[in-house]
Amino acid sequence: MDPARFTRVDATTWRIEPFGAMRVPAIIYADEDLIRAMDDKVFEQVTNVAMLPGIVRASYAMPDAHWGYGFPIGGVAAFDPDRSGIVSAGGVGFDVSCGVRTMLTGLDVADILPVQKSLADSLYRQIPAGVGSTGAIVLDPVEMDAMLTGGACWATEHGWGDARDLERIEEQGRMAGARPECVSDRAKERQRLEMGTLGSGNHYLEVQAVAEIFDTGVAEAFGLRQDNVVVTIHCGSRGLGHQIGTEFLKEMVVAAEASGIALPDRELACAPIHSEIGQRYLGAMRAAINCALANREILGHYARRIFGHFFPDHDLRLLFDVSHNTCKVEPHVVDGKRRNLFVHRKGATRAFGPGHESLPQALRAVGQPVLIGGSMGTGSHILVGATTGEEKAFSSACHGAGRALSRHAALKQWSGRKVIDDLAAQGILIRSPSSRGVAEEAPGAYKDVDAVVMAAEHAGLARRVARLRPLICIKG
DNA sequence: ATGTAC
Repeated sequence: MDPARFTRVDATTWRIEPFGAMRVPAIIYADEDLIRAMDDKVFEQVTNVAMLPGIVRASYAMPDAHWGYGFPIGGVAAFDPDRSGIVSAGGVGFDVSCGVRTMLTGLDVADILPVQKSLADSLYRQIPAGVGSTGAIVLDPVEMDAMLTGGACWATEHGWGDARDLERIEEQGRMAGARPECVSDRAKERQRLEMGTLGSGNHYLEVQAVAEIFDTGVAEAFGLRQDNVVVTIHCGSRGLGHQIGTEFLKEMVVAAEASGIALPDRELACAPIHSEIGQRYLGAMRAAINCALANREILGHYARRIFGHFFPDHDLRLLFDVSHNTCKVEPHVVDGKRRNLFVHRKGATRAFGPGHESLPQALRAVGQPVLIGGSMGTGSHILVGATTGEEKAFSSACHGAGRALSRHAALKQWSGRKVIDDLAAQGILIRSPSSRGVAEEAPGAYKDVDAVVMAAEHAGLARRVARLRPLICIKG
């Protein structure tokens, strides 16, 4: 994008004053290089979102923003239910509650290296990955509804996980307000065999080493030291969330028209929060959040089991589990008044700063861990929420590196074999059922994650704590 | 992201 299209507020804040039907300004947080590399579609989409009813303060895009369905990926927008605010399935995304968890192993790189290959093979053998992958858990209708209501709590009650994890999961592992009866039979059928599976695309399980510490004090509070090994899992609500997204997007196009909402783009289909369909979507979406929370808890359990085999004296402790694709009701101060807003984060994480009441005691003084996945070769980052983030973007931050090339373009440039060999030469072991998927996820197809997190830090969204480099990646 | 289109 041409930087001249914006009012530049500071080095990492780019503002678009309302024009046309925009109700609020649009603000993109990024450095100049990231803005130049960003698709013009982000400008169009972030300003389109600013036209939706009930939006408050501004329509935001994070430094990793790119073109998405209707809303940009890396978009944050909050709506006030008492000012005709809307909820949008496209504002959450198809993979409802896709997210990341990082678990501490208590091990060092030196412990992993001698078994790196057999550990990679074990993880790959025992963790179902890939399109349409199914697992060992079969849900009957009663257990399906229990899972959709109970989330990670349901998983731990069934022995897949550890109850001590719960306080370090958003919503303490269980999203309230889920309504399984609002989830279609088809969505449930698709999920029947998919619990405890990784899925495909950019989903992964990685074994990572702490490569660099930026903030020793916070790293200490998070339990991270140089050369420590962690396990990070990135996945979501699988077929269930996708089916819910598909169905409600279609239904919301009709609903928006019926409510007299003028849509600048059909893909922004939405419904008033107070409408019947809006409430039904929220009930189904919250059920899908529980599905994703349960899924990550089960996958964490599998990782524990496999690590337990290699390292009987060590247990995996959850650092944090955070979603990237959600709509959450949160109190925020707007125009001097505390209001309950419906905050859509699509390809953006919650990033509560120190002192936030929803953080567990062990983390409250430091702030929320913000987990940012990079690509297979370039590593990931752990940040901490900053107090300034509240005013900047309703306490939100970027979620990853963000694609620089389309999947199609990546396929033309790389083969899966070459990507795997190049990374193996750097000591990074990739295991995946899909050679094509690996090519699509080639490190070169992603933006520079270091630049993205640097921009997020400069913009006051979150602060860097540690950089992680991959050792093993199980790719969907 | 996704039984990679119903």
